[in-house]
Order: sequence, then structure tokens, then C-alpha cells
Amino acid sequence: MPWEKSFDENEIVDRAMRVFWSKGYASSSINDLTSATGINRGSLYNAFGGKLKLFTRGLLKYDLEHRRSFLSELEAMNDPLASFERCFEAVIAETLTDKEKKGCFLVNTASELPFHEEEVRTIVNRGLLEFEQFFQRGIEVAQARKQVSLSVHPANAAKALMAMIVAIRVLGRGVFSETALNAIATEAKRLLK
Amino acid sequence: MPWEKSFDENEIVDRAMRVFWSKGYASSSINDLTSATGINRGSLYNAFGGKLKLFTRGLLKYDLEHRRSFLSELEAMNDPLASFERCFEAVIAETLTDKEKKGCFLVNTASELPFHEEEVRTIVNRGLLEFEQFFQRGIEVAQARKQVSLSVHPANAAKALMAMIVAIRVLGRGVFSETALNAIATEAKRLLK
DNA sequence: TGATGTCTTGACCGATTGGTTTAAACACAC
DNA sequence: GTGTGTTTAAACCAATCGGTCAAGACATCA
Repeated sequence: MPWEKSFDENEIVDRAMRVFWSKGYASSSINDLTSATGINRGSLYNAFGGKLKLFTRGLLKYDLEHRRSFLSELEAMNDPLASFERCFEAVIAETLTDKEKKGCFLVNTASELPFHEEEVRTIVNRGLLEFEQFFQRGIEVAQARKQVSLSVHPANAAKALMAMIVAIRVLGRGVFSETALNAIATEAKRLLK
Repeated sequence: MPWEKSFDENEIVDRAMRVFWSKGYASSSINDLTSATGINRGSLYNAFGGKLKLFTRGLLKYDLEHRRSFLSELEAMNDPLASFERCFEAVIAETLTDKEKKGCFLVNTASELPFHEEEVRTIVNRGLLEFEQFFQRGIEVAQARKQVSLSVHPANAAKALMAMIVAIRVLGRGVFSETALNAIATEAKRLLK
């Protein structure tokens, strides 16, 4: 019978993800990927089918392990306003911590969306949509708990908060300083008054 | 004596700018540039010195003819709140009109800023800073005219408005629909209440 | 021990990358 | 016309691109 793969497929996807995350799809060469993952060129094609397939798998992994798990951690707080605050705090902290200034893989991909295949666009759109829905649900709950004025429009405000997060991730790659990023978060809070 | 160039240098920069604008620096090949501009490979290097030089000239041209002229048009209205409204309207309209979904050249460049040279980063930072200052000045004037509450923090709110614009340009490339983009603009207005 | 069938490896493919260089084409001053 | 100095076009460069493939390495089963 066959023969076990000599590498951990999940580990490979993870390392490839980091390459795509920091350099984007087009600027990541097969050589970048093989040297980052340690596996051979042919093995990469044999195991994953090619650059594009590996990219979408990496993006899916990011979506699952960063965006999705982050959101469920926040949901579990069961305190919308506090979770919003923590959300902005965490995003800004991650932005400042990362010396590579990779930003957010989903947002980076979103900003070059016209060049990507349907499957990639779907992943990005779903990820950002669920982020928006997290905000919207939270606002509605907070309103029911009388923590947020009923004059706030949940759907609109949620989109605006999403926009703030996206902007933090983009501007955090080199334009805005820590204080400027915090200013955005401060104003985000004012949207819920 | 010499010999006139057979092409309009300004026209070449303009066409090259459009290539870089829609595809980004790394994904624009010299072939893309020569076929878009019509001039030959060698001429391009002779006249501009290389891909990077041409990119920065294109970016500068964009900054001058789009960002800068747009801002002075808005300033000339001499009515901050109306100019803000028009600003968001115009950005959204441009986003929806452009079938290529090129977004904003400055914002696109900002979102891949870590890969660019100092000169490019400077252009982007200056452009976005002046955009922010436009908002801040407007808020301060509007406050002096009693059109905006003094409880609004001009510097912070200006950064937030900038963030909204950036997000519209990023999400407008394929994630958000027209109504969603308008929702952001609606919430931006609420920041000044 | 052999047969089986997958996995790994490194060479190889043509195409394209950014960039240089050489030689011809050209406009002007004389 | 002739000389001068610049611009042009196209050939050319090594390096790299994404992708394929044939041959050897290996674990399992008979």
C-alpha cells in the first residue's frame, strides 16, 4: 500500500499562509513557498495542486483560526459593549506588535479583491460579513439591555464599526501611529452613544 | 542639436499611472507599461530611469490631480459640513462608477506600504495626512460657526472620518454594496453630532 | 523477499521578469 | 551635404516565473 506523507500538511498550510499573508498572492513565488515550508517544489504541487489552491487553503485557515476564533471569543464574553472595546483593543495591539506589519490577511486580500477568483472573493466576503453581523447582533443586544440608545441604527452602525476595523488594519501598516489608531477606536465608541 | 522626444512625457506618466493604479506596483510588468503607453522599453528607461521612478512619478501625478485638486475643490466650498457630505458622495460615486474597481491609488499603495521605498511612503503619508487635516480644519471651522458641537474632538473625529474614507475605498473594491457604502457615510455624519 | 503504489526529488520546460546595450533613425547647426 | 548629439527600436541578458515530469526512495502488503 501507499506511503505516509513525510510532513504535516496542516503545518505546511500554516507556513504558506504566513508567506501569502505578508506578501500577498502575486508577490509570493513558489520559491518563497518551498523555502518557507521546507518541502520540495514537486511535493507542493502533488499535495496541494498548485499555488492558487494553497493560497485559498491558507486563507481559509486564517479565516478559521484568526477571524472566526476571535469572534467566538468575543461573543463568549456575552457583554457586547465590553467585547467591542476588547475587539478594537486587540486589533490595535496586534497591529502594533507585528513588526512585519502584515496587517490582516482578509483585509489585505479584500483590498486587491478584483484580481482574485470567485472562491477567494467568497471567503473574504463571508468573513467580513460575519464580522459585521457580530457588531450588529451586539448592538441589538446592547439596545435591549438599555446600554445603547435606540436611536442607533444597528445595521448601519455595524457597517461603520466594520469600516473602522478595516481602516485600522490598512492604516496600521505604516500610515497611522498608535495614538491615531486609538483615536479611531475612541470615535468608534462614540458611534454607539 | 538634439532631437525632440516623439511623445508627450506627461501623457506617458498618466497612462503608466493608470496601470500601476489598477494593478499595483509588483504586478505591473514593463510589458504592461510599454503596451499601455505605446513607447518602447528602451525609451521608457531612457526617459524615466526605470519602473520605480515611473511609479513614483505616477503616484505624485495622482496625488496632485486627484487627491489635491479634490481637496481644494472641497475647501473652496467654504462650507465644511456641505463639503464633507460632498466628499463622501463623490468618493462613493467614483467607487461605484469605476468598472475596473481600481479604488484609490493612494489607499491601494497604503495597504501595501511595507514593501515600498521611503519616497513612496512619504507621498502616501503626506497625502493622507493632508486629507485628515482637511477634515480637522473643517470641523474646527464648523464648531466656530456653531454647526458642530464643541463636544466633538476635532483631531480624533478627523482621523475617524479619514478612516471611513479609507474603508469605503477598500471595501468598495468588491466587498460592500452601494447601500453598505452609503451606510458608512451616514454614520460618518453622526460622528459630528 | 518481492511486488505494489505513493511520495519525494531535482532536473527541466517555455515564458516572462526587470534591465542593458548596440546600432540605426532622426533633427538640428553648420 | 556633413557633423553632432539625442532618441529610438529591437536584440539581448541573466534571473526568475509557475508548472511538469521521470526516476528514485520508501513503507506497506503478499
